[in-house]
Amino acid sequence: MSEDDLSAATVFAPVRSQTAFEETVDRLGTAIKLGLLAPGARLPAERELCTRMGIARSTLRQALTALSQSGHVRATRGRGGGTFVSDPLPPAEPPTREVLALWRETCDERLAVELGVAVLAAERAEPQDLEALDELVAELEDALEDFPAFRQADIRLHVGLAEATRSPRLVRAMTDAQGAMTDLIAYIAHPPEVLASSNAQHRRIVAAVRQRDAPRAARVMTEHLQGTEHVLAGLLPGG
Amino acid sequence: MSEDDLSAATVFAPVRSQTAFEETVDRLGTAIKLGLLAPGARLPAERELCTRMGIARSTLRQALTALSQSGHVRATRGRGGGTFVSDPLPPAEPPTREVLALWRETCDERLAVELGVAVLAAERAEPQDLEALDELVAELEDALEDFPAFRQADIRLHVGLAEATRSPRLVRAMTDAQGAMTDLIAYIAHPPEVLASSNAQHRRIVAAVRQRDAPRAARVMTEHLQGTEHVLAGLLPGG
DNA sequence: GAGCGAAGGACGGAAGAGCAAACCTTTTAC
DNA sequence: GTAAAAGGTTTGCTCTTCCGTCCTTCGCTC
Repeated sequence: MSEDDLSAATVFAPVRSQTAFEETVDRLGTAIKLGLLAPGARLPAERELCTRMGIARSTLRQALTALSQSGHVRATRGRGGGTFVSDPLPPAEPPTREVLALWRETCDERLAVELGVAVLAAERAEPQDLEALDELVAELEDALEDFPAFRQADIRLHVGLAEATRSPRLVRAMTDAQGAMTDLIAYIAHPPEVLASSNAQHRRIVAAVRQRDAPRAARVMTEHLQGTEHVLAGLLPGG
Repeated sequence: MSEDDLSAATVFAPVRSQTAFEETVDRLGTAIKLGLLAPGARLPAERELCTRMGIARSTLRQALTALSQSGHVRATRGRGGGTFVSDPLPPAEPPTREVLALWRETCDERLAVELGVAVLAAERAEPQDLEALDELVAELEDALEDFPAFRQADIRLHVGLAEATRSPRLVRAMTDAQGAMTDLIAYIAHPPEVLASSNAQHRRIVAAVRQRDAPRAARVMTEHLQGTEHVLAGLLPGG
């Protein structure tokens, strides 16, 4: 039976134990690449940050050293110094073969997160959340000609929806999903017309959330994501 | 700004580095508790299993020893021996305080997974998937008076939906979510009427999947899950 | 009934990750 | 000019994991 095969394959699949070092690089690196930590922003002091993240300072420093060598942060010493997000950021790297091979699963996972977020945001969003989302839609409208800027605001919109659910795990899931998507779409051309229609969907999603219309939010979100997916399917192997 | 607070809190939140030993106990233990590995079933031989799971045999043995001491598996030596899932299984343990404190986030995560699965299953389910799901619905119908049996088949139905998406990551996400939910609902009384209405929703979900009606599958699934959630909200703190 | 082979069970050393607690160096605010 | 606040460095310990080897059990085959 194919059921047993897939179940067993999943249960007995390799255990990938990510080290604290790797997870830290990932977390901070993704936050920087997504713009959650803006260029020029200062990170908390090492002694504070390692406490917050529940790791030893030496482990944190390994991660910061790696991010420093890849050009994502730079550190200055002395009083008033600190670790700062680089400005400008280094250029993004092309996706690895492994990332490309799993792009469909990445999209599937994102679909789940975004749908759940859309439904729960529609149930729970407060007025101030909606205001923030409105602003982001407007900001996106002004960035149709500038893909990097558009993508930044796009991420903040999607993460903003996740924040409106008040569920930290969904915020984490959303940032992870967006990080994975960024790796995929960084190198794909996006003409202004596509971005305009994408933002029209944003507008409809926010409207549905405002009206507490969860099914509609979910439906529009599905369309929104399948737009991206169709573009990828045309460009990537296994599409 | 609450946005910055939640984003930063998420980015700088504690890094949880689960050891290979812990992850293995979790994986196998969850699979056993969910019935994915049926009582009496034989696990692959240690020398094979540690290869499949990408860990050292000594690490796997630590995990198996733990599961043996908790009564979930028992091992027999000699040719024709092996490690077997206990029959009957030990009684479930009551949820920890930590699990109870996070029950809402657990439900949120499950909602996301189940919604994504419902939508993708509606796009991708093949005839043999639908047959298997039909059988499970029938099986559930016969188990309305026996909650443990009902719950077992319920899990297999939801995991079966995930399998119909052909996305290993979603299968994993589903088993994790179901494992977390099982910890929550094991001790809650479920009268046959509730189970009957729950299974009526199953029927509607499978029907929507068969008709490739993703939005309807998502809508019914949302109702289905919110049933559970309302029950929990009435019984647990912070509801 | 002797022995082969497949299974679990046990031990010991090597390597690496992570932690903790110091101490050093640079810079600037006061 | 000095103290404080930051990054940078060093050292040693603990725990996890890995790898290889050997032991023990016991059913199947000859």
